[in-house]
Amino acid sequence: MVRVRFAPSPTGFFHIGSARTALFNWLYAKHTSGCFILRIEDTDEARNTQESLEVLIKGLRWLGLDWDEGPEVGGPYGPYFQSQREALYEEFIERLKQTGRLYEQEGALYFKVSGKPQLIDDLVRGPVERLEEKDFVVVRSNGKPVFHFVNVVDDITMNITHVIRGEDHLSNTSKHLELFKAFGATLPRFAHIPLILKSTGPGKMSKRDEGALIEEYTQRGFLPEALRNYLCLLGWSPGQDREKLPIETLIQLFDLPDINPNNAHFDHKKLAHLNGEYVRELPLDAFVKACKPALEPQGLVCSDAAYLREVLGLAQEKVRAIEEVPHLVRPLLSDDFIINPESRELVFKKGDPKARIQDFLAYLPQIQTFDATHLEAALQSLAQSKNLEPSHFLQPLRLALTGMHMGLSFYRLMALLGQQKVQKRLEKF
RNA sequence: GUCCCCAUCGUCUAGCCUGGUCCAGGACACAGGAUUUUCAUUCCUGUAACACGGGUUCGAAUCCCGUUGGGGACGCCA
Repeated sequence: MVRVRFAPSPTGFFHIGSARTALFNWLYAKHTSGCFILRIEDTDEARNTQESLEVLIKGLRWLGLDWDEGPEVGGPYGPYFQSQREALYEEFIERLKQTGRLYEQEGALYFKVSGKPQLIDDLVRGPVERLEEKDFVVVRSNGKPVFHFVNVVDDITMNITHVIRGEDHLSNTSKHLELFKAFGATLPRFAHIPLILKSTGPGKMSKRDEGALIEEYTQRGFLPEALRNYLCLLGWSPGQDREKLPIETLIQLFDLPDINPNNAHFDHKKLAHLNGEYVRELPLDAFVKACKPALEPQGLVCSDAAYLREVLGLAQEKVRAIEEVPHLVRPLLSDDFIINPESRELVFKKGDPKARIQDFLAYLPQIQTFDATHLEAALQSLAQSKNLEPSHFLQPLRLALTGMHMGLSFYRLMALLGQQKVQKRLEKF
């Protein structure tokens, strides 16, 4: 039975790299029908708050990474907070004392290293040998055990079979191996996954980089399926030129040895593209639901659900992100929109927009049915009668009706707006 | 500085383990074109890579060594 864990420490934010580590652990657990454990490493009392924990839990839930054991769900190997496992750590310190590998210096307990090179049989990188040269602290002078120690004790007592974590821990692993062996514990398999590097510039992605935090994607209305799918592609490939796949397929295909050992730069554009694909193929009702949190803070509400549905249906074909929707549909949900100065300049640069709008207003009574098909035909014949192209009318009308020089499918937009509003806005322009 | 990891188009990657089918495939981005009488979407086309140097071999992107470059770790943080 495969048992993997994601062991974040609550810091107040959820880093994209941590999310990817969680995802790979989760994928592997699902792939092997194993157990995915969430363990909270909250020994750094200063940073640990309830809010910090919430950020983590919300982020994981949002990404759909449910855990089999851990906070809120419990499990037979609990507690799942390191802050609640102190008795256990004391017990293991005693065991270590008995091996004679512990000594005190300046109030801290040091662990005496073996002096032998430690062989990490890494599932991603193959065999890696590293010698831990210096004895290291396991219990601080204030009595608190350090990360390396508690991490290993928890992995032993939780029966973790595979440790899947970032490559930044690879050099720590020799310490961990020494500890595992000192306890006579069965070694877990290790899989050190590549790091996510900044899109531009040197180094790994830090919390200050754009797109580094899961919270940002939640707020901006990214679809979790899209982000999750993108993250799968960073350091791993489903092969056969496939990229966008349902999560069930991803789970089936995923395996540790197939993880690419080299670091990957984060590519915002590729994520945006993938998100666009997911957005556009969302069932309309789901799209409407996804849009509402973006619409409402901007005062864009609509009591007519059927109308809203049609409006958003128009928008869905156009956008690659939910965050683009409010601006696009504003003129259809509210009379309170501004004429974009740049669009105005662009439209006024060619032809005589005001005259075209007057032409159209004069023609308006002749349009019997105010729907997309008839409007298109109407514009055609109007243009013909004036010896002009329909495009001469299109942009001025769009500008007057929406304030933009581009946007939603025009005739359908006009039909949705209705004759009255169209007339009013054109007269006012 | 010491130790560890990594190295295919600008970016993510397939191929590497089990050398020949690869003058290296896909995707994003970029450029051009078609469609949409506008923009977006969609479709087509194009530009573009095996870091370098040595081996091994009849043959190397694939195996070995070195160089260079990138990344990470070196805390009484996690």
